[in-house]
Amino acid sequence: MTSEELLALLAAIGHTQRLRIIGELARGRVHVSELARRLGLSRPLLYMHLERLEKAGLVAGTLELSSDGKAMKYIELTPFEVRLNVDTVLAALREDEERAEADSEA
Amino acid sequence: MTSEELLALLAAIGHTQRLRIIGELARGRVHVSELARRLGLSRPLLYMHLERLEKAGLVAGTLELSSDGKAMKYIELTPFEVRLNVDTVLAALREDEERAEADSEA
DNA sequence: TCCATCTGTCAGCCTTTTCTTACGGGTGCT
DNA sequence: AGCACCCGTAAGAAAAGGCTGACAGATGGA
Repeated sequence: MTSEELLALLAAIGHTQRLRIIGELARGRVHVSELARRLGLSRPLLYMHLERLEKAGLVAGTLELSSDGKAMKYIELTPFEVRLNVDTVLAALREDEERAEADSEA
Repeated sequence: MTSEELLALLAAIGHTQRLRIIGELARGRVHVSELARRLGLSRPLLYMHLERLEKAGLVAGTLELSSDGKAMKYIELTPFEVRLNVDTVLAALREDEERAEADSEA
């Protein structure tokens, strides 16, 4: 895990609304509009947060057609597990250097 | 751990410069000016980041007098270990609710 | 046709965070 | 006195992030 990936993860989780989103999604998959209603968020705002969560790999969305023919985007939580300590940070920084070296060789 | 505390921790770690600060401090305690030089940061900027890290409890500073009588502020890393997964998030959200109930009773 | 529901995006505002420049103070050595 | 080093803070610019409101397209049912 590079520091960039680690930062994306930390930034994704590190926000009140996104914490709430994760909390709600832990109860099961929901489609976007319903999720927005439950959390009291505007849909555009929710989209923004979901994009961030998706980029960090914490959440996945699938577009489905409901029985009455309407398009529904269902969001579900991706299991994640990161141990947050000094070693993790050092490992990320080290991996950055290794990538940099690999790039300069190429 | 409340969500507020969790967020403070995530925000504190979740920044490129602060990741580098942690990485450097992992090598041992350093005084502020020296740390700034090593990382190529301006001292005021470093102060800002250290303040954030300190509030989250990741770092501790002690003002000491060096042998030649100059004031030196040494910074050292505080060990930390947080497991970052869905359960941690749920636990934080749950603790928020418990606190809220406790407050409303009082 | 009109209404309710869903999807998605864009422009712009406001707040927070990050960063620089410029100060103030102190010590000891030449 | 002047210089090198240390401490600390304040003001303001710059950038990033969060949020709202308006819009466009699609479906199904009254």
